[in-house]
Amino acid sequence: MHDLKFIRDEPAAFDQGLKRRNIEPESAKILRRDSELRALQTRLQQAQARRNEASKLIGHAKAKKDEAQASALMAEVSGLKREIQEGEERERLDQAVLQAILATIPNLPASDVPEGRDETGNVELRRVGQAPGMNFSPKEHFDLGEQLGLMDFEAAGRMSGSRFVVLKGQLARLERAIASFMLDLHTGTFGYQEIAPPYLVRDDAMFGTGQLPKFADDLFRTTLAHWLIPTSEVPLTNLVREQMLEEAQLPIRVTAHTPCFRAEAGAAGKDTRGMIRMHQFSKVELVSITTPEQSRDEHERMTAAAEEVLKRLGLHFRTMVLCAGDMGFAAIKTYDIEVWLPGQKAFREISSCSACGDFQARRMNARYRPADGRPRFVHTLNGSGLAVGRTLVAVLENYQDGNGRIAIPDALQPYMGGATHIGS
RNA sequence: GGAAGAGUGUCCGAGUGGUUUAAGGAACUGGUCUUGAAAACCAGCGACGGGGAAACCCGUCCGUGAGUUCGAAUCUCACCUCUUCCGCCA
Repeated sequence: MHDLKFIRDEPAAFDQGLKRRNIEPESAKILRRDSELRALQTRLQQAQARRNEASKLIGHAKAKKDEAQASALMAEVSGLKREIQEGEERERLDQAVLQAILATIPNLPASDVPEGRDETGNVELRRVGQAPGMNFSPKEHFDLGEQLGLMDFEAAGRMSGSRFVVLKGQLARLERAIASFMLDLHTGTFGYQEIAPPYLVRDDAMFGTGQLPKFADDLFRTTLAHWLIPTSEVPLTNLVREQMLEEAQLPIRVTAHTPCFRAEAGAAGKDTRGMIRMHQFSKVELVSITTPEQSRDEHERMTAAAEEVLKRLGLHFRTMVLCAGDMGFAAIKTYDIEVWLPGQKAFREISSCSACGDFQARRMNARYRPADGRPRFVHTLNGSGLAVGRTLVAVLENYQDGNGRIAIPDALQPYMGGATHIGS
């Protein structure tokens, strides 16, 4: 949610930011509604002030038994009543319309975000590690998993349809191992607090992080009108909704391993084979709540925490900064981490770390009290640390030995009961 | 799912139709005192919005929304959330 004051003060900068996101200018329309609304508010408030004053005088007149004075005032206030009621109703209406417009406008890109209309404009920042040398033709993860007899898309299809998978045996355990390893790293090394949050949330929570009102089609909804979380960014970030935090509490760093549910509307035909794009997948999420001054450094720190997972797993990756046209709704700046998949012969996104400024905090009304001064909105950041399913895919493809076996990375062996390989 | 109770500012909490301008306390900030700290005392201190160069003025907000009234934290209705009890249940 944008700050109206900013749009008033910097309409050109606002529209310029939207333009970088391929969106038409909005400031003129917004400011026209805003000034109409404020003019209405001023008129309404003058009427209210007079009503309040007269009502008080009625009380005094009655106390003095001056009935003539009292009834004269009552007649006056009675006349104001209609005007005030109509004014209040219009104010509510206009306010709601303005809020609805603001609610669908995405955040503005930071000044150091590169220009670009789509993913072709993203810029590679660094590459770490190297692709494993293989003297055989690497297979894709679904072939490996199915050959092991431990990855079953057919069984999942029979009970749930497409874009679901059943993992079995050592692959089911590998998913659990990857998640545990990630959580232990983030809680142990990077100081995140582990959270076990709800997977079902209300409208307000989805609005807070920006999934609603625009992206309802991407979400699953229960018959009781809860939404299934598409990422634990939603419950983790909403942990501070409607809260007044103390500055000394910040930064707050939380992490959770949860399933994520996505309708994948509009993704027909993309990544239809394998585990890359599922209706249900597992992810370890990182969320930080910071002061405005802390958020830039925190963004780098969070991205480094996500990268550390890949380093410890010995996986080759590159880190991209997304261009303005390719960023998500709430982000002011996003780093994507892409892991090398030898079977696909491509880098694929495995983490996305976004700084959101105070955009989500406004929607959630999450504030903090500076040591000295008036309340301010917090800054929020979220990042995958990492997508567990895609990490499993990466392990399979990078650690295949050409004979159908998968080596288990050293860092995961303790979580696999000491096993060094999957398959015989 | 059923019944009863509750929801007031950063927190606790008083307040059943008109000087409530939301009492009082805590926390916090500044000061006095003190070798220093604590305690005590004094002073300041809600959020959001509108107007104004500023001092300051005005409005809204007592879970949310709608109503009654000249006037609502206070009365009415609906909804939400929490607590307790009952039911069901891993």
